[in-house]
Amino acid sequence: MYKLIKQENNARRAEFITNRGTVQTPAFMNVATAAAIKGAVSAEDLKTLDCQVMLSNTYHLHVRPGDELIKDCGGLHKFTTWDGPILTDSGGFQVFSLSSLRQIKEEGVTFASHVDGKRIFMGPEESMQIQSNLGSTIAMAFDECVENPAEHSYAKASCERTTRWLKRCKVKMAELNSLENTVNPQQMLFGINQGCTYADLRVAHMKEIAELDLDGYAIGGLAVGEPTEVMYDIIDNVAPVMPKDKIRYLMGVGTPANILNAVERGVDLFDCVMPSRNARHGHLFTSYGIININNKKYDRDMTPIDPNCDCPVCKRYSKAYIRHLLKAEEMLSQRLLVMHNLWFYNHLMIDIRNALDNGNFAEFKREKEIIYSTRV
RNA sequence: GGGAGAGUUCCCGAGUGGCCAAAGGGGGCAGACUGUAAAUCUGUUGCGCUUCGCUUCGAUGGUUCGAAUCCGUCCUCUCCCA
Repeated sequence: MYKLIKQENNARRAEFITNRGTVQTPAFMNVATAAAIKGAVSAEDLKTLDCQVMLSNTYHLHVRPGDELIKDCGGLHKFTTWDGPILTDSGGFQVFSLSSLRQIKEEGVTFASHVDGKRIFMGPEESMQIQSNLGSTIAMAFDECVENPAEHSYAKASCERTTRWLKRCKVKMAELNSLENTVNPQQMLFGINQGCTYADLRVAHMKEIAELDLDGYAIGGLAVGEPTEVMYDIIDNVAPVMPKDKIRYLMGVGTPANILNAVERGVDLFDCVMPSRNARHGHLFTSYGIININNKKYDRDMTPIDPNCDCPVCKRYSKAYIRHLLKAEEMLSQRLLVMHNLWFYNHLMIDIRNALDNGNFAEFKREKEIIYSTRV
């Protein structure tokens, strides 16, 4: 259930209520694709980092260790020990990211497993079955994330198929939720808007899926190579036709500036691998801009990554030490780096919510957008 | 003391007359990364006035139009014999 608390122009401050607790929005979900945050960050750590929602992946968990195994172990919550909301992505993104390893048909998609090459068939029903076995709080509809650029005719046909798939997802989920031994019988379903960079397709598709009365709506297929302005333009077009009383999720986005701009346009929920992946590569977000801790200039810098940061890493460790750990390929470097960046993202969202609560989001956005994007 | 082999750029290591400032790794430096096939990938790594010039393959002296590459001497290291 979505409860709007306050609105500033199109930006929304709300609560999203799940059977695993209430999510304060705008929120950023922390990505744990294979049921783990890469960089040796535990479910326990996520609490410390003020993470609200963990995100895992249907395709990856189906391949390894297997969704039935996870069901036998009591579901993803028991398995990982994370007791907050979990959103599972449907495998739709892997239709895009594993494009060289798959074939799309009306029934679904055949993948060659990236682990052992084994053929894997996944359609709407399979994706729902897997997500039901995982017992996530929120399941995503099985969609096709179309690559950019794509022909209008292809994008249109793909959109129409994604809608047909969505209807099948809804039917299957209702069936699964009503079964006796379902891990989470109150599993929610979010639909996903597609249409590549074509505003007409985006708007038409969004209107179509809005009628299905789902638990939430996502904008997918963005930040896959198109210019940032194009992404903002699509959100400008789509957000007005999204249900006002449902949570809005912009999938896979993005940079701090992307998030500020999307919140301004009415988006509530985000996820992105950027804070964790970039952290592992030494690219850090701070209150004064972006730094690369690999840089030689930090080799004797005994100050924290960000003196204004209250994260457990900045409270204790220096840039010089963390740089050494990274250069020496010590695992501890990944853990410290990822923890800092996730803290930054989760606290960016807290700051955004505070700004919305105080009615000064526009000012906050204007001030931070540039700083957070600047390399120093 | 006798015999065999080896010394290449920051390191390891390829190169046995011109296409060699010298393959490939590593290390260094820098960049990329947006629903994670990512502890990954890319660029760069002798100097300079950079479509060209200079210095460099243990040292030194030769051979040659031309040498990291062939020859002499020396130095250092490794292995075998005594």
